[in-house]
Amino acid sequence: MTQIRVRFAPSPTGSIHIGTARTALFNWLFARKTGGTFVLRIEDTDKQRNTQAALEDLLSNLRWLGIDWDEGPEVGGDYGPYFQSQRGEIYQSYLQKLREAGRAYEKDGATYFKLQGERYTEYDDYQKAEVEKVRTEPVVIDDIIRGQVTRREERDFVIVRSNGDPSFHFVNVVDDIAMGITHVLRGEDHLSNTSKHVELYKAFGIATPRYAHMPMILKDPALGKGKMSKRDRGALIEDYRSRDFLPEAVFNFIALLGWSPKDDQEVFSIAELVERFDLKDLQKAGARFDEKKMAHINFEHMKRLPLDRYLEPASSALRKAGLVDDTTDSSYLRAALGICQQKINRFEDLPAFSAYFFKDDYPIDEKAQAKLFKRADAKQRIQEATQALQPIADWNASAIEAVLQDLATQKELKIFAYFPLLRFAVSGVGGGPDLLPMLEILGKDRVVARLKALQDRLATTHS
RNA sequence: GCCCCGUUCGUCUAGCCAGGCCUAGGACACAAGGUUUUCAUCCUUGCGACAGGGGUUCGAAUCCCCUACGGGGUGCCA
Repeated sequence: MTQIRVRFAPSPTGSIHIGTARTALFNWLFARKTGGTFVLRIEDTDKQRNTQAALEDLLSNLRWLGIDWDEGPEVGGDYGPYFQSQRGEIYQSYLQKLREAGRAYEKDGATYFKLQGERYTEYDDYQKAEVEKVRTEPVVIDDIIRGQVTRREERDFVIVRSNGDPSFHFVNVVDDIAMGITHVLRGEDHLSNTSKHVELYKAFGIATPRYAHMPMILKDPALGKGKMSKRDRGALIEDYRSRDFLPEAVFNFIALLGWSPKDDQEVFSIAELVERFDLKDLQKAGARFDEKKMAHINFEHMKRLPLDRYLEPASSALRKAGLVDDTTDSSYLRAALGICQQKINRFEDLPAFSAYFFKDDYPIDEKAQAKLFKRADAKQRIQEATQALQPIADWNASAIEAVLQDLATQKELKIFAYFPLLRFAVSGVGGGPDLLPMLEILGKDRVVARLKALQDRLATTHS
């Protein structure tokens, strides 16, 4: 068995798309699973659209996702250069081989690849013209996902444009040959054109790689038809990155689009994915992207994170919202986030969920306020609670609970008569983390001050 | 137009290759309850699909054919 070599060959234009990322990810997974080599090759032939900044974005987003490469930009390798713009001589020498074999010819300033077979002309309804066609032998594409796909090419095609640039089909095959690529895993949009590639391999007298054409990621039908494009919501990897999604969750979710482990497990670490991955388990049909499921997978990863690792993306989100900075007490931050971790399912929602831990002018939920203000005993209960809590010397959850319990017993009430009021007083909302630890972490000073502030507001409302 | 690929709950999917174990399983979403405080956690329950038609067979989601629908290709784009 020869060493497996796969490649990911993006063009570094703008941002990295979820479909592009998935191609990278499946190639990477396959290489890591089989002990093969993952090559990164940059298709930068379109000089105007390819900038250095775009390339750096691409590399950094790949790394963020957890994808590294064995050969390619910044790491080198024995099959370089890894930029198509630097491989002109290689393309020339392969073109020469084709010419010598009589398989290439010039026409209208461009170079065409010559198919073999009987020639005839026919009106082509798509071209709206008489065109020359060739009765070729059908070509069989041996596809790991789809089985044997038979197709025939019937028209000679351009391999070098009249401006001198070699075409995609040509450079793609030449590079794959020159780089010893054994398996080509790519999107289904390339399947029909694969017959061109097979014809090229035949002309060079070289065996084709194994192919695997993966299903497309389709857009939400509400947004239109067809495959997902860069403009669709949720389509860009850097979007998840800037919203503090966990890279391993994004990786996990994308892997689930078109692939399944065949049992009921859905949440995987990257190492588990490498372990479980098999090309044969790829789905044939297109998959539709679902943002809610993405969020769910993300939450599952968030919950499993040890607090130390949770802290970093969580503080990043809070920092962006201006709630914390370098002066924030780290043990306070840690404690506050510790009781939020299991409750909140997106880092981008964390600032709104936990603002009251970090500033005093947190927003007030009108509905929760209206509900509590309707209670006739609200003012009295708040007063009682404030008086009871104020003298506590050793401020902690169980002390608070004991005091409130005593108070409730004394007033012949349940302790929960005080809970919603206290929660609202200190946080401005009706929901959140468990109340007692929350009070402990906020500290006596904040709690008492906020209770008094609420009393004042109640006084004005009720008078 | 022609060619290629596909079609299981609203969505991601298991099952299909090796037909019976499928009154089709899981997850997301949604709905209703519950967790003696909480619209954001958690638990329980519910809702919900083999695209349609023929055929083969004792028996078909599974095999074959047709139709419909979806996707892709058909470019001196990649």
